Amino acid sequence: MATVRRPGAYHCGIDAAMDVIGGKWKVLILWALDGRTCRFGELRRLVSGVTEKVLASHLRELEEDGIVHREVYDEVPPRVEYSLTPLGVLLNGALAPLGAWGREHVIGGAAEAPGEAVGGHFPIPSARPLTM
Amino acid sequence: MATVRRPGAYHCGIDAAMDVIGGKWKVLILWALDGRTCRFGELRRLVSGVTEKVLASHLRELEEDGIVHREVYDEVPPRVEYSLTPLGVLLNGALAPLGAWGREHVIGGAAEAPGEAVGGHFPIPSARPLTM
DNA sequence: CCGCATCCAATATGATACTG
DNA sequence: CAGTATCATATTGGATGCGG
Repeated sequence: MATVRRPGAYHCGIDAAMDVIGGKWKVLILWALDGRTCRFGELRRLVSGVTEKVLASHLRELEEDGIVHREVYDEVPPRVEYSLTPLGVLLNGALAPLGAWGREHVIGGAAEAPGEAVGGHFPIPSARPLTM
Repeated sequence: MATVRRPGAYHCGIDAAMDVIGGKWKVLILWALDGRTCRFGELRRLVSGVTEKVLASHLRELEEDGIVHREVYDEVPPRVEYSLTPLGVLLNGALAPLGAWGREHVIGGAAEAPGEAVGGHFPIPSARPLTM
């Protein structure tokens, strides 16, 4: 899912959307950024398990796809803040039904592993309920 | 995205759903099966570009995940028909907003009227490959 | 007709160390 | 702090041929 926007490469809208959110951690990044602004290290902690390299790579792709805004402050020490663009907010909204489906029919119907609570894993206080 | 239901592997519902639809051709398969029953060769023609191996593999995974129903007729020559399960229909419906997003914001085509076909990503051209 | 088996190429991700 | 560079590994997907 290198960089997206390959004109004519898509068979339908979902195909195109899948290319944007296809990275292993991208939906989690979107979720983490929903309604908040994050610095790099902050994001890294929120999206637990992702490495610096992959997080940076995914963020760059999301930025190129117009989903994420990257604001660089010329300070010492350096500060960079990530946030969703309006397009990213729309995408997040479009993902909500899919998330509800997954929560109800995949997670809800499957046995859960010990110690890895599904619902509470993500330590992100949701500002607004995303109907998930 | 081998077979799903990997206990403890999901951070949220979307993460789980992504595991189900993560294959390169899976959403196109879902699209092709939306509201119709297909034989293997038929599907192969509809999802143009997919190889037999990958199509069979994806179908097996979708079947294991309860998305696709596989009906085998003990005939000669063999006949197998694929269709969506009720769960697959729900998934297809949950994918619709994402498809609309992709169509509108990635592909950049004309905006679609809201409330299109239930469970459809896109109108299905009958008897024609899914390439646009 | 409907697949599976094998081998191989491409890509995505992970670990670790290093830099402005 | 916010990344890059490099190497290693894991996962997919594609090509081709065989089998029930």
